[in-house]
Amino acid sequence: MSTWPPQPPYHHGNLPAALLAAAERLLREHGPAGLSLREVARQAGVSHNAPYRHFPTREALLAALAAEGFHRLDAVLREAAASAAQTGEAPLLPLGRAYLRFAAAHPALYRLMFGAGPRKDEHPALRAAAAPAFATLAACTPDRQAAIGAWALVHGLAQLLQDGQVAEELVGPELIEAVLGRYVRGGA
Amino acid sequence: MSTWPPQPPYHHGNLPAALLAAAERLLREHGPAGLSLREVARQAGVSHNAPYRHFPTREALLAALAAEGFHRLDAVLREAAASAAQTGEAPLLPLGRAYLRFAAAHPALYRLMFGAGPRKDEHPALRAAAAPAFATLAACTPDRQAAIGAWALVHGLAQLLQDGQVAEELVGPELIEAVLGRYVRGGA
DNA sequence: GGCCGATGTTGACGGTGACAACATGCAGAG
DNA sequence: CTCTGCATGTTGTCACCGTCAACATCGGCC
Repeated sequence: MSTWPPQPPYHHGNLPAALLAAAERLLREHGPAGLSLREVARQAGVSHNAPYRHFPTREALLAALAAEGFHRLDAVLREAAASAAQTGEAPLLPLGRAYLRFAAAHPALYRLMFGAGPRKDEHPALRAAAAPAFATLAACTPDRQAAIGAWALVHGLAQLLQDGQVAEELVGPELIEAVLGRYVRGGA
Repeated sequence: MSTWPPQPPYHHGNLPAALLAAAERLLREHGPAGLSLREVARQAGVSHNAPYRHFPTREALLAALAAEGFHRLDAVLREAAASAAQTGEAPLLPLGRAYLRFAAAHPALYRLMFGAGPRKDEHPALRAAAAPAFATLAACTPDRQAAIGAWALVHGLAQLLQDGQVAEELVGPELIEAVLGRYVRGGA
């Protein structure tokens, strides 16, 4: 994860990145069921089995993709926090908004990061990749407990919205404001 | 879903129920990856195509299993609400406890109900199956918005706990009490 | 008693993840 | 400059899976 796409390899030119890009596109366009290792290889213009030189298994590819998602999420959260710090606004609500915007913008990737696919206990790197995002959120809360609650709240909200479980209700920003605000108010 | 295991069929004796039971056992013991339609049929003692007489596709079987999970969750929530009503306690916290207990007791099934597997928009019966559980929870909140928030909170908490994302922290009941209490406090 | 539809079986096909053996080409040692 | 080693990519193969089609079996209804 440090210099994660290593220096361009010999034959293809950064095949891992190409594989991850193809995988993300397939995930976005055809859902997780349409994401086969062979199709990923096909889209990347290499033969099946080429991916095995970079990812020991299909799950590992998915785990790497999910880890990339966590990095992006962290970047989004950091940006929101910085933007809130400039305007002097309380950062928790903007962070929640940014979190939900990310989940809504990349639903398939979000579902891969949580829930579906690679089990975190079999891919410890994935769990580690999620830590920075949590730390960014925790930096905006008084204590760790409040951070856990805030994360749980926005995460649960994101999932309920994605599942269409509350779709007919007011899914607009008011809902987010009200629910997050209620939580923030309780901590004051 | 009304009389959902229909009258015992001819040859086997309630094959659908046997299939669902086998599927749940496989899901619990070998994870969602080890849940193949053929293995389910094998465990149920029928040939590999027998399930197709009752479920049009593998996803449909999973959706039915998830729906059964929602029914069980609703039963658990109802019981908790009734128990709280007897003692005169405010019902929201007991409900949250019961919800998290359910998620912890059946992690694989819970992950199937949300997140993984059958997409709710392709199996509307699954979304419908989730409604009663939500209604049970909503009956313990002042308005629909508060219900959505409470559900999101416990749901997110359940997922974070399952992912081991906050495992090293205080995962005991205190965390649940504090986080849920904060939310309840904010709504007062 | 005999038909008919629901239920279960056998067989087949394309696709997939994974393994093994083989080919290719850069990179550094001599 | 050449040769050798190793990372990278390929071809071939295997078992398994989901699904479709054709066939067999059994109970209820006329």
